[in-house]
Amino acid sequence: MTEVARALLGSVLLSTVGGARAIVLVTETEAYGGAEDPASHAATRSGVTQRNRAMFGPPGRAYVYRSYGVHWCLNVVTGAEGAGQAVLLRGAAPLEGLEAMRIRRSGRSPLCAGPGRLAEALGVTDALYGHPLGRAPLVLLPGWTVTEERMGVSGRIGVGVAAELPWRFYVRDAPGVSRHPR
DNA sequence: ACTCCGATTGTT
DNA sequence: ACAATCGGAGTA
Repeated sequence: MTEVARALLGSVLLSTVGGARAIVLVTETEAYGGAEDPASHAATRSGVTQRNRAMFGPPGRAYVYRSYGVHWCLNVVTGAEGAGQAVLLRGAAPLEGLEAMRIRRSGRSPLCAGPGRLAEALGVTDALYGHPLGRAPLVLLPGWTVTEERMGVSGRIGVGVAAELPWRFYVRDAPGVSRHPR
């Protein structure tokens, strides 16, 4: 379950949303389970809903949700169809297209540290809900392998339940990590 | 129909 | 510390 969240560290995300080109290196991820994970949007309450239906779809697609009614956040669906598992992309290091990202972020910094900031920098909105991440305008590519040595692990951030599960992963000493564990 | 509240961020 | 801002989920 957390294998994909680990493997996604070091991967490359290419956005050509709106014609602007931006490339980032994923440095922070967080795993969310299906019905059995109380912190997940796929937690068994009402099963599949309008919001979480992409989580139960085929893997490799985008699950985008509105956070606090204000920000968009981007997940990669990781489980088999019907499993409801996804990995939240929480932070990244800007590689290319810095200017496009600065414009989308209205000059604020950091550019990509934090799920809301990352999505905003890449131009991700609900228009990309369910988008297959194998093709434009949002492509996820294999990048670098992050060794255990360089990988940090902590509990999940911001969740009210099951926060103690060590399902957050990040690259030590890398830019784009939203917040370090105490 | 009405309430509560969150996988966050930016400002006070 | 607190506001912004809105849809999902529970209750009625």
